[in-house]
Amino acid sequence: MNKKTDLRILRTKQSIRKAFYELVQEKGYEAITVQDIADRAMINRNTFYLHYQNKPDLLDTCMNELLSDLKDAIVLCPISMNPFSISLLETVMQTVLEHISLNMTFYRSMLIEENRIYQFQAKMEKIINDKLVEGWQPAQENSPLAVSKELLIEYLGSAFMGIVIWWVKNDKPLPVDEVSSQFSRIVAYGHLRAAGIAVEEEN
Amino acid sequence: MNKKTDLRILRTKQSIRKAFYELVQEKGYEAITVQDIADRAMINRNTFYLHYQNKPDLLDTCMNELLSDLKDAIVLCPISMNPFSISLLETVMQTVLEHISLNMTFYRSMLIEENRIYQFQAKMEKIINDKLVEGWQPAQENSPLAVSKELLIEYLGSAFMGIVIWWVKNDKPLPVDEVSSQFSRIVAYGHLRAAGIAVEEEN
DNA sequence: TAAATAAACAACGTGATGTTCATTATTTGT
DNA sequence: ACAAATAATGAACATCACGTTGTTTATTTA
Repeated sequence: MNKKTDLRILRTKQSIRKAFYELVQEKGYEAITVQDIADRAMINRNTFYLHYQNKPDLLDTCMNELLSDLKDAIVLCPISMNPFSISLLETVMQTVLEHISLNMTFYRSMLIEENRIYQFQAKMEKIINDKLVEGWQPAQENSPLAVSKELLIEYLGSAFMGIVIWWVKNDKPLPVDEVSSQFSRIVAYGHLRAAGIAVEEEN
Repeated sequence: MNKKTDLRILRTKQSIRKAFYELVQEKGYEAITVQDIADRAMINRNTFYLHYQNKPDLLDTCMNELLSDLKDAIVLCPISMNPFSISLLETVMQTVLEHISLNMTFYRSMLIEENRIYQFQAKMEKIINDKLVEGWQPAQENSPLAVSKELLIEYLGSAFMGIVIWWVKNDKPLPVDEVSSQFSRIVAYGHLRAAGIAVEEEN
């Protein structure tokens, strides 16, 4: 029974987080001062420094907290072994978009506009990339079209995040399954066939 | 002969730019103070405010100056009409990578690490996307795999930038032509064939 | 060479940061 | 229920960078 944290600490921390989330959405991270947070949380400015080193520290804590939810959701996605990642990509995309839907206002303030926090995007992309690496399957080496694994992972991760951000920015212009399916089809079969343009085969 | 700008202005502006570029590479944009710039440029801090509103204003001016070079280079790339953008993508990628090679240290400090300036990336991506839209060709509408144009443009732009940044970050792990060719092949034919994995055809 | 103007110099008010310290209030464990 | 522990408050302080306002000096232009 030794390790029970003081109730005051829990209360204070919680109200700081809540105030911070609200303020980020209202005026954007950069414009926030520690005093703003203290006012909103109805605590003394000093008390803030009792719990967080500074504003970036608080931001980091909050981002990690929320992204760990996303990570947990993604980790559960099954890895399809052959062909690599077509259904994996589709499943992960669905999972991500659904998770975002549940926390839309927050994701918006993190990913969109000039107030956006690019660190968040970077952290998110890392989560995606890790999952892609996990689901990687070596190619036949003697294929004439073989490409570098690193290049391909980077390609997939960036394209993935691009679509996600586009989807958030445009307020869900397409349903989740539609985006997931279109995305995985472009990735798999190439944009020529995906876009309905005839492909002449190479020899 | 009325509109000749004072030599002092030209001198001062030039030394401010030079100092700024150096400092950005040395300690990163955020860590720089106006006083730093003034010291390095050997001018009074006041003089800085005679030419730029503030630090972000200077940053913006510098970014636009350097990206306009890139833009000019890209604009010259021919648009291949059919099939859409395969060779366009390859050509643009080559152009971009070559341009970056010529200004590597600067691009590094803009695109890589924690000191990176994400605004720059966004501006760059916009240039790419504009070119892609310009080279766009409508698909056959009744194709079973048809995807949204907006989604596809976003897809291409993000993937493009992802590869570029990956290439800069890893210090040119592959030659320019190799990257360009691999990238355009993934985009065109899909990552399955590009990675050398067998593709079973859809019905 | 005189008028125009850019740059330097000095000073000021502002606002946010992070820290210190004494005091008050609350919680915990016995 | 109470004493000890500790969290939160409030006030103060030094620091730093910002952006602005004058006045004076130096340079450039015509």
